[in-house]
Amino acid sequence: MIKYQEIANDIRKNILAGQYLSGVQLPLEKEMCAQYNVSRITIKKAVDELVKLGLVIKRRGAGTFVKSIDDEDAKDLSMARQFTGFTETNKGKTLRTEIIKFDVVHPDKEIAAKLQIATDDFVYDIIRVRFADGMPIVIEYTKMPINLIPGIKKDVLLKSIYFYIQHQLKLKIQSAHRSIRAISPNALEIEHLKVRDSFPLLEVEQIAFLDDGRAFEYSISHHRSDQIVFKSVSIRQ
Amino acid sequence: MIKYQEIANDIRKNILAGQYLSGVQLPLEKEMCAQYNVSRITIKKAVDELVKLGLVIKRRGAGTFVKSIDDEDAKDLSMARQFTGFTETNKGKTLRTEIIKFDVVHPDKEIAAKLQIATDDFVYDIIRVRFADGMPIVIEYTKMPINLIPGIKKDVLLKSIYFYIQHQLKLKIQSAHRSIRAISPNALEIEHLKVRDSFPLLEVEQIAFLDDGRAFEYSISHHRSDQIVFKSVSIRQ
DNA sequence: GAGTGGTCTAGACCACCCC
DNA sequence: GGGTGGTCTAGACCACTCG
Repeated sequence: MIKYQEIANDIRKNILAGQYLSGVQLPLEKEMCAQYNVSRITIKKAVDELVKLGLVIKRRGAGTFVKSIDDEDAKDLSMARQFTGFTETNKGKTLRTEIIKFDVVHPDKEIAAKLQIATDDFVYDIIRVRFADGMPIVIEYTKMPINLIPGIKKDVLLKSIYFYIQHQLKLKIQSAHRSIRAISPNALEIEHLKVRDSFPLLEVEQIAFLDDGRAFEYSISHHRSDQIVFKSVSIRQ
Repeated sequence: MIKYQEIANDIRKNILAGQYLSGVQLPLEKEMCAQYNVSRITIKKAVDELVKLGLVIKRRGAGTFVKSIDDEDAKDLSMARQFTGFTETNKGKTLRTEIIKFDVVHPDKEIAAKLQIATDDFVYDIIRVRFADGMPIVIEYTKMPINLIPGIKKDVLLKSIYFYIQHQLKLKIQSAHRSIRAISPNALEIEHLKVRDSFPLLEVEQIAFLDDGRAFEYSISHHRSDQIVFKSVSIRQ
């Protein structure tokens, strides 16, 4: 449908298929214009997608080149889906969710600030443990304003809140701001994640936003460190 | 110099100065065209920078809106420099580096693959502990091909390898691919980072690239978890 | 239906790299 | 000096939101 995405996909496939090897120069923008029969800006936008993905680099005055990366890394990059919840990232596995807590409370000052709501508004206060193939993977502490996300019940929590938000409420999720740290488990986590007190966890603190710019979720997830890797590509401006 | 960056900066400052409050609609693209006397594509590119930063959202058919974020988060986002080494991120502190190991070796198969070199090429094999204000912050295990980065000596390691690469060798760093995990310290780290064996560390595994697409560094950094937070903004496509 | 941002065009000039 | 990608223009049509 959208030309630049189709072209980006096409080039990406060619790279992954080994059409262009590591370090090799891609066709010039002008040549690709002719090849795909589009304007240069469209080609630029397509190739810029691949730069963001980390597959190629561009040098003014020289050309566009495939990065010198490992096949394994290349696949990683290509599948990189920066934005998915537990349900999506563990597709194909048998998932189970245990609800530890499910209340409605007033947010404390800090959380109210992060969600940009008042301390006398109400938020869900949820704690869940998520299992994949019978193994505990992560414990999630979630706070959501009930005004923005009404109607959550236990059956929603047992499946996927994100699915409910997008398909039942028909809301669109736009972005997430994350902070990542390493921490030690507390007593609750030692019990539910079945780890020892010396077992490190990866903490992901997240504020998630709807496409109208409102924050709809503040969550902290503590992941078993043997079950999660966080990947990122950063490009110098 | 570059118009869209200047405009992006100007709008960013206005948002941070409280000119536009959380949730408020920005002027229309058409209006900004008139205001800055540029074409619409230039305005689009400027505002897209702010979308990437996480400060605003755009909705086709509706307009552009400031995200509902905390002042503190806003500042974080605005300073977000995805790409810096130890020296940059700890500016203003008193830095010290201890060299634990500095050899030249053949890379093993896995590292050769990640750097896209042969196992009979040579790489520096470096281990360093970095201190800020007298406190150990991170231990870095670095491998670099000597062909790409020639002439490293102890005085370079004691300061900043990145500074040497950019200012002495006049090479440009383009990007880094990172994987982040939580781990436990090993004996070496317990000693040098002055932590107990139950103290969690944040591992950052990184492959860094020059602007010609060649990988010039494979490194693993183990950070004291009380001294590092990794931040990220992800936008749904 | 009026108005928004998203995509795309055809063309121009510029900064930069490399020969 | 010849050719690269980077920026920018003026204009067009489209998909979408909202009253």
